[in-house]
Amino acid sequence: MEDRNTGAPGRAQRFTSYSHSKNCAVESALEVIGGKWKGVILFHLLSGEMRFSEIRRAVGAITQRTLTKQLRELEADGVLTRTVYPVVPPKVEYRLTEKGEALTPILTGLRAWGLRYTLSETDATGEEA
Amino acid sequence: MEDRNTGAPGRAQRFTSYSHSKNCAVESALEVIGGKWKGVILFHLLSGEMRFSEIRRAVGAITQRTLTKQLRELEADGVLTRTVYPVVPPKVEYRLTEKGEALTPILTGLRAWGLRYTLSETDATGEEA
DNA sequence: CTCCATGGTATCCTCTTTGATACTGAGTAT
DNA sequence: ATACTCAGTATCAAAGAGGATACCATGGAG
Repeated sequence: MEDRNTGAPGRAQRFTSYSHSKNCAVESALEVIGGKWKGVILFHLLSGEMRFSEIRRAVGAITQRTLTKQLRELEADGVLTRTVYPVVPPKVEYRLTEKGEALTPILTGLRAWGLRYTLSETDATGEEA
Repeated sequence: MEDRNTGAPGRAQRFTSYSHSKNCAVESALEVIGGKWKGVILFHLLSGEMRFSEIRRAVGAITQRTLTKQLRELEADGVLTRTVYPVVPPKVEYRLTEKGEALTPILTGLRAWGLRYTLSETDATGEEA
């Protein structure tokens, strides 16, 4: 649109200093499980160990590259382990660590909340028109 | 480096059928709270309503544009309400809806998990199994 | 009069994430 | 010999999230 050039470029920009609160625990937790497929992957792994192709089938429309990446990140975050069996064809199993299993109430809570509030928009509290 | 050489790649096929819809609840819930700042914003709002600049100061280094965007998305998802008071200077208050308050256990669980497992790296993955 | 605070918009831009597609390698089935 | 399997890699491209910066309207303070 129009580029307003009213002059007066000497406007002093204010610089506000922000205090960094310690509630970043929520943020750092979300960084671990916040990937597009990570929640679903972890949820499936709650039932027990799975191999790569099982996870792939379970999750649905995810590419190999993306699944590999998400799994490696989850591994790097210490929520699951990756075990390679040197056989042919390759076999790689993924299973939750204790850190990952500690997410159980969160994942089931997330699922319950999602079922109740985002998948069935029927009841809730009528907050949606 | 786990180099397990059991030599027996037996297929432990414990999953026979996957139901796509029920797992997506986790995903759709994560879509609501999965933004970079959304978890922190919601967590702060658990304590009660806040105005724009309060949230901004609380979450730290977030730009106005980003905060506005995240808040509008949260509003669109029905987890918070936005109330504009026609005064000068402007006053806008944000507060959780019932849907948003239903996230309380998830957010506190996320925070507890984050505190225990991601902020204090006390060798949570050192399982010996 | 000018400056300031609040709660935004409007552009532009970068960085990350995700996807599509093709390819690999060793043993096994045909 | 060839195809097939699994669990990846390697590139390339598209999309989008988030950030930097500038601008706006209003009324009160000085």
